Amino acid sequence: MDLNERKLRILQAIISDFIYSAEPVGSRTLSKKYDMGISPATIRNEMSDLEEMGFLTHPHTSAGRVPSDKAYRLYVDNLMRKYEIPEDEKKLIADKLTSNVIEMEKTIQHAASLLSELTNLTAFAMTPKPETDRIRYIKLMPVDDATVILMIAAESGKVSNTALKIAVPYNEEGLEIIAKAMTYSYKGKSITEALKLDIIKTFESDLEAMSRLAQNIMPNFLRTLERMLDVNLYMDGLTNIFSFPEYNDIDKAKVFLQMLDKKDYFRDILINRDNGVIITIGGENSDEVIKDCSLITATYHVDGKMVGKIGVIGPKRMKYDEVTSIIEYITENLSNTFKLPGGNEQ
Amino acid sequence: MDLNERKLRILQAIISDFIYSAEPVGSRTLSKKYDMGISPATIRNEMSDLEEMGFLTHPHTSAGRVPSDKAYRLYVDNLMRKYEIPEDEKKLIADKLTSNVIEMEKTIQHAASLLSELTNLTAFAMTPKPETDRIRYIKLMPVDDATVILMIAAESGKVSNTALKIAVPYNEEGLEIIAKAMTYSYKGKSITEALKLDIIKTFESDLEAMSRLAQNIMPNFLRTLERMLDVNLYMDGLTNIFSFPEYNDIDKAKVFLQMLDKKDYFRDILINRDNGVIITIGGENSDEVIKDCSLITATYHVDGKMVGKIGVIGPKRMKYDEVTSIIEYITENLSNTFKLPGGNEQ
DNA sequence: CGTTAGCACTCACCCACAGAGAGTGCTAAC
DNA sequence: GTTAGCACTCTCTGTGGGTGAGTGCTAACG
Repeated sequence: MDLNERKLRILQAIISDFIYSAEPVGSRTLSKKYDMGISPATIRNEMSDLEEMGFLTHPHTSAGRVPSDKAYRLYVDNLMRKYEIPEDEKKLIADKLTSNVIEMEKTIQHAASLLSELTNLTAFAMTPKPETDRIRYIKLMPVDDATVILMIAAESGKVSNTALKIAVPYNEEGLEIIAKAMTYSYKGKSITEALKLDIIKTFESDLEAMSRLAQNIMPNFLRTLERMLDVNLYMDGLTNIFSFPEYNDIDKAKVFLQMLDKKDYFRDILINRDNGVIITIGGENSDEVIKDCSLITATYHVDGKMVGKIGVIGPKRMKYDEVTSIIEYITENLSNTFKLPGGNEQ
Repeated sequence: MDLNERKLRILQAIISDFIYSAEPVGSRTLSKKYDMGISPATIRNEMSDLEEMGFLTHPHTSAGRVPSDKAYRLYVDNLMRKYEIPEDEKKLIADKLTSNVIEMEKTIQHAASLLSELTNLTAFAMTPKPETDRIRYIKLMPVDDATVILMIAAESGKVSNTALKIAVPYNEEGLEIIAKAMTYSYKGKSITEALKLDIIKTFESDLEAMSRLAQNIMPNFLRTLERMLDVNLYMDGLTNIFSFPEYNDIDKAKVFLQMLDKKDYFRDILINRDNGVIITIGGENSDEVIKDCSLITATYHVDGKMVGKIGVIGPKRMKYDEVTSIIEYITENLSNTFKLPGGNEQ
């Protein structure tokens, strides 16, 4: 049995119909609504074949057909047509993502919010894994008698700072010397390298006079540095899930929301995905809890290197064509925005 | 008709029972379970009185009684006994909130997470309104040919920074001069004052040679400054609502979650609440959407001045005694943690 | 006169059942 | 190969009786 032209047309019609209606689709509906020039009975025969081939399933004997994961996969890989994003949406995206060129975190949050708004799904965005980022310099600035701000700047422009409480007396010159020494030691090192370096010892002896002050600073330095490795995860449109009838079941909604509520868990799922636009449908997801969902992620670039992710999660029955187009468009815009030499902020 | 001893005892029993069971409580159950030495019939008479006085309601003719908002209010104000927090929970709170003395944002997030975990409700925490905070200094630090980091430090230790793209050539000295000039102009001003000041003009003429550079920096400065006024809102335990049977109704759960999803809306509700421990029950809330919920908020202090909020939201039927004790204990710990002269972080 | 037992009444909830509607699978005719 | 027809299946909806928890009233009790 092969997947001939007619079978494909029928399958496509079933998928499209189901994506919009969420109802199992029957042969009569199909023949009437899609005007394919063949009778319901013929369609039934073809459907039966398609079911045997694993593209359709049957919730129960006398219900219509529902596409299987395999069918969605075929649809996404071959049947789906390119969706043209309306000009006004394109404009909206471009506007929102370029207005504030360099505020990376804010821009990424905006991207997630936009994505959720345009697709009516739950969207998320993750800041880049900053593994390749390098330290540019370290500053120590006094606030008052007991408080000093430690600031670490990376080449990408990312900055991390902490206010420290210092238990010993100090003056501005002392801080400056330490900061310079630290910058000298760490400059150009990647963050992960820097975390491994054990230069505290040598450092302390080099600056005998300051050693007590330095002792106060170093542990905090490492912690602040560690925080630069943090990957932030933003979510938007969590409650969009309620607009899908398949989530009218309270238990399903609960499981879905609880899964997203455990941010660490979800972050891990995202981190482990490949780069580029990746669509995983239902059971293709390795994680049991999202086997009823489809997950679409795409990667954007910062300065051509560091890679962050953005995407949506929702029911398997989603408008794959529309959603992938929008995600692609948004990641393009993000990558452009974050291209360092570009961006002509006034 | 007055609220005699016996009526109070019955009311208290009804409230306690309903808080635990979520079921309307009837006269027979009450007389059996609480062993009050009077018959169901007598209890019925008293209940009828209590209903007339507005403390109880009737979902339908033949159901048990349910406490009204007025009853909860009476309970909270007079009947409720002090709840003793178990030592292990106290220890947990103290540990989690003092480990990392100065990272305010992180500590506040931890507080919300703890609160949600201990109460099994949806918890939130808001960073302080920084209105009274004052600018300490402004720094400009070069990253590369086109990027400069603008950093504004406030007296509280709060820091805001942005990476700027600069369209004109510059050198480190130029940046330093501008930063010094800016610091001179803004130092000691509150953030809101600073935002109102229109010193760009004078500033530009003062530094004729640098004016183009300054022009690049000032708009960003104002934006970065504005961001210092941002109040961050953290939430935790969003899906705890599902553990309450009254939210098994999908529509109720939906309304609840959608309300919290609109963070700006919820933040406004919180900002407008008074300081101290405030309990608002059901209809006492001015906002229609939360008239089925109770909201408990408390304020913590930073450096004795700036005031942030933390609290929980959940069904009217909540363990007010337990929850208020825990919130109070957490705010005490937070305030201690944020007391500037204290905290002996190594 | 407050308290209690008894009793009729009221609902919500559960369950079983019938009928409608949508859809299938099979068969036989075109 | 395609189609019409038909019996069959299964979900969904609405209905009606039974059950149980609870009330409100009345009359009796101490």
